[in-house]
Amino acid sequence: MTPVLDAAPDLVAVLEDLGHRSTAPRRDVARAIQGKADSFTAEEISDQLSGVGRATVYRTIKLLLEAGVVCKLTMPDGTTTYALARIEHHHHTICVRCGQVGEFRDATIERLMHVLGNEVDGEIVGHRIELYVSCDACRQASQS
Amino acid sequence: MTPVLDAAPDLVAVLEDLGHRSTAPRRDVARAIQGKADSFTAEEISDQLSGVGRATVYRTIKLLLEAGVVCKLTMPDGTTTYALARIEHHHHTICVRCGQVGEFRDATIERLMHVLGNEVDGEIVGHRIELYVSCDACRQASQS
DNA sequence: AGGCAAATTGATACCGAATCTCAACGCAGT
DNA sequence: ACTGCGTTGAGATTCGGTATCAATTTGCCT
Repeated sequence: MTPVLDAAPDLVAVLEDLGHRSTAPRRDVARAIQGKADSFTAEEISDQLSGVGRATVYRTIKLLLEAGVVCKLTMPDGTTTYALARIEHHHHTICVRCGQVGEFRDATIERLMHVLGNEVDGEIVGHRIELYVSCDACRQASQS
Repeated sequence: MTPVLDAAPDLVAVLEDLGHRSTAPRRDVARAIQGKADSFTAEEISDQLSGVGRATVYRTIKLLLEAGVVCKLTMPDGTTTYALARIEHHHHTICVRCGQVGEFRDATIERLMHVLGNEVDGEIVGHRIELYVSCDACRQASQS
């Protein structure tokens, strides 16, 4: 549960460090994402940045995904959202009411994978784990 | 790991028991799915049943999902597949090479959820867990 | 500074998966 | 059989995302 990084990295810098050109649309998208506390959709970013084309938004998000600083999440209904990755090798909790995203890094899960590795047919090559929660704020808000 | 049900239920009967009409297209889809040993896509069923409309295939699958006898899976690339549910309260292993689906029911996961419940913000209301594997058959086949 | 190749952009077309529409059809209870 | 309503299926539509491609911008080089 100990965060590896407390603050999100500078997304603009991340892209530059990867050798990508620093363009105005790219910086706009990066900064917009950086301002997101919780999960967001590509469309949301696109709407917010009317001056930037849809394709560029998707392209930039893809770059950030490859850089590992943004994560792709799947909501219970199957829709895709994204979130800033603040810590490494983590999993997410997603509030199904407000979309608030929490991250946790839990060695138990890594151990679990090892245990399961002996029980299943074949070799585990990857996993997808997402926890859907009703966050404290939402639960308090609905107690009226 | 102990299977709760060894054989898949009769899908046609399941639909009837839920009060849905027993129609020829519906029975065709149900039987086609019943014949699937591993994961399958909606399109695959639709192609296989040229006499049945796409919409009906999707509609019938949705009914079977609601009945809990078919599960919706997400492959690593995000594509959706389905699989017969042979045991209850289970998770899947999906071979990323051949699509073979394994089911396992593991109390460890239930326990893990309880443990995590104390660590995360809010109350866990659901989870998504999928294990991607390279199954024994595929690994042997590629050892040449 | 000026120029140039390569990377990037964005309007638009396109894509695959899934859902909606709606007139025609067929199942089931009387 | 009759009839009501659940069901069907062709096609249109939506949705999220990607490909195309000419026009633009960037980084680098001199």
